[in-house]
Amino acid sequence: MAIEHAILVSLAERSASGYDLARRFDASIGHFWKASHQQIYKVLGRMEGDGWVASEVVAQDGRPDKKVYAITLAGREELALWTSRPTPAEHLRSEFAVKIRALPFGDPAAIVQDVHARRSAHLDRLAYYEQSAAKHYPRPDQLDDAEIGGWLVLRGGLLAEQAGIAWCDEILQRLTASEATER
Amino acid sequence: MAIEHAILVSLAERSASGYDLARRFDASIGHFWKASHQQIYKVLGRMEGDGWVASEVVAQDGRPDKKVYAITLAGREELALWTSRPTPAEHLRSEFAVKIRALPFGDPAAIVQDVHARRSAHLDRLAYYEQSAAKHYPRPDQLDDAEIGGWLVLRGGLLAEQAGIAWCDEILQRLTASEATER
DNA sequence: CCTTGTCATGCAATTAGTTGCATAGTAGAT
DNA sequence: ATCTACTATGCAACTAATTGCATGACAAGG
Repeated sequence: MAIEHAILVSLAERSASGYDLARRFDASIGHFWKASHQQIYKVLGRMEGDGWVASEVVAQDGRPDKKVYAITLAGREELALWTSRPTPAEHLRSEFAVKIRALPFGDPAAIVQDVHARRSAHLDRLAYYEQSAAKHYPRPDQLDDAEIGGWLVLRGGLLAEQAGIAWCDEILQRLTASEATER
Repeated sequence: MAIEHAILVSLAERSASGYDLARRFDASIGHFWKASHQQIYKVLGRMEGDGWVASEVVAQDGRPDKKVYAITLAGREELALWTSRPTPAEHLRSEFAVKIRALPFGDPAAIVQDVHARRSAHLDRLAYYEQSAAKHYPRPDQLDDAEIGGWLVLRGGLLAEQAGIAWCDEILQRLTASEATER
């Protein structure tokens, strides 16, 4: 019970087709909640049955028809109700952390490579967030109510990426230090 | 294909029953990979079929028998092989972030409460990590190879919790500031 | 002309994970 | 006496999510 709410938020911000949503879940919202297009289409169907969203087929020229979904009043009510319920504790699921813990039983050189790859992925996302912040929120000290949520989520992403980079640096420092000693 | 590896790491560190593993997945390893006992028992059965682990029934007095699992040679090989494969990009799934983004469509007071709750959960885990670090790694500048993985994962947890607290503080600052203005 | 990429929607099969239930003995508290 | 909590293992039913496949039109590059 959560992808529904991510979709509701996205549709509350702006109506969209399943395809549009899939792209949003590849980018902005997708940095905090991933979903494949198959999953989105399936859940949209269920949500329409529940009356949370309504669809309208829109013909396009030079492109296939699309089904544009909009949030309904019932959908908005559900969304508000959801925000009023406490968020259940979320549990990380970090394969990377498990792999770091597996250091004594594995291939240190390969793991170091992995850390480098992860570090550069963090850097990429950090750059993306910074660009996104500069573009969409040029005046963070003067945000209106509609913008505050998006801004704060971006800030969270930024802080998380910075922490991730710091962790990678610490790992690399440890691992390359011991490597140097071994020689 | 990942809970298997978390179990393999845990068993490589020390043999254990399903029950023991479930408790580990409630604490140490569980901070980075959660698993219920039902799932653990199911996966252990499959892993035994694959020859990655072997079990032995141990009778106890005053307590039910237990099935102690140990990692096999094949299991160690699989574990090493896994560390040599690159880790697929992991995607967060933060219901909390979605809820923050839902701020303009929801109940701000309830969300503020949620942020407070999350902040104190972060503080609790931070305290746990700090205690754990002091207890198990009193000399972080003199770690041997077997300890390095556990230490680095703890460090990652610490950094993540600190970043989480900083985020909560930023959110609360924003939200309580706007609340003050409204009056 | 042919390939690759984008737009657009979806089904089917499988795997992963959650929820609920069942059993059974011991220990400690009320 | 009774209730709660801990140790210990597991099945069954369900829901969520992934993987693989299918279709079809248009646009751009080689």
